[in-house]
Amino acid sequence: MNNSIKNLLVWYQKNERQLPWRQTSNPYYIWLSEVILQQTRVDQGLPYYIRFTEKYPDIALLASANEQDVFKLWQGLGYYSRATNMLKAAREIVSTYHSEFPKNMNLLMKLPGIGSYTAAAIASMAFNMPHGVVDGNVYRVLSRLYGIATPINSSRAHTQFLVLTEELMSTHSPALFNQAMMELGALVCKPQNPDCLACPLQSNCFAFSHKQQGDFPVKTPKAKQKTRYLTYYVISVTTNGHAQFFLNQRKSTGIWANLFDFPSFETHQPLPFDQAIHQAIDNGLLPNDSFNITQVSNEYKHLLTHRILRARFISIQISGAIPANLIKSLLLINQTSLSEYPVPVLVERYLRDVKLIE
DNA sequence: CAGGCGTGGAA
DNA sequence: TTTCCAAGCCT
Repeated sequence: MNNSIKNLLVWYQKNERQLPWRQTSNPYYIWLSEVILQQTRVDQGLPYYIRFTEKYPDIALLASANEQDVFKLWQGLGYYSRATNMLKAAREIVSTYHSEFPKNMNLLMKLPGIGSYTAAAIASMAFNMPHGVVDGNVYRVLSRLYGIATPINSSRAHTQFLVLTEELMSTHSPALFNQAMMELGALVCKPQNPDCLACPLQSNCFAFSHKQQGDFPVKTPKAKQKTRYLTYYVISVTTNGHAQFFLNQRKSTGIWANLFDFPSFETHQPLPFDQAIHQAIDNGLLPNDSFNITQVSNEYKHLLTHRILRARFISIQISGAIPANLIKSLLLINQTSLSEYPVPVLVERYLRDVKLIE
């Protein structure tokens, strides 16, 4: 097996993709890339990584950023708690650790948004400490290599695969070994149609010799997506030909935490138009009269990992007095400022369609 | 510890 | 169209 590992390392040095975070051992850049790449493909994350490093070239600059700027830069990447946690961690590192990442797994894992994977990635790639990274790639490579049937989304899997990883790592360079394992998973030992003929571990691989590549890794099925219906109220007031809109900042938990959108209701069943209007009035979103429905959008279907959202946007102009509730709980902003607010992709899509932005 | 949390690419 | 799922973390 040790020869196979050497094959793997040779394979990596020949086949690795040239990615900007591989040209450095600066823990700030390693960390940034790892957070961006959590559950995210390189192709999708790369432009974000470039923008972040350009705008915030070091951790002190990120720590001193305001939250909305960070969110705006993160917009479209998903899993928005990563942005919140990243900013918190940056500030903690600057204030508590004098802008230096702790060289210690336990301390790293205490930072928000840094779990066992990211901590090991920083420790190994930035400091070359012998900690194994166990991500989706490693699960896939090792489960096939050894025919391990432990469901990888079970709690004991992480411990089991971590032990194995660190045994295989042995005295090899942790940075090199970890990245080689992940790169092999990304380029060769892919989820579908693995390229086993190009694999440096082929001669030792259980799944290859038993033609069971498709049977590993084992994972227990996830709950099915649930459909939810979203009714948005795009409420505007126009004074002297100058349009303003009411924006809602979402709560700090749940979907799209801290992002901005329009006031809305989420229901388990489609909300008929009449009911949608009545509910809005009952909840103080609209006055009893003196408003005009100017448009009802087509349904937008927005897919999340765990949900199917069917959204409709109702455009409403208020002509009379503005309900006190709106002023109190929402932001009234100029149309020209809409593009400054970080919004979910669904809302961005709508805003472009109706030409409220760009 | 099961479930919540985004988005977009590939087959 | 549907399904899977990508360098996970938090509660």
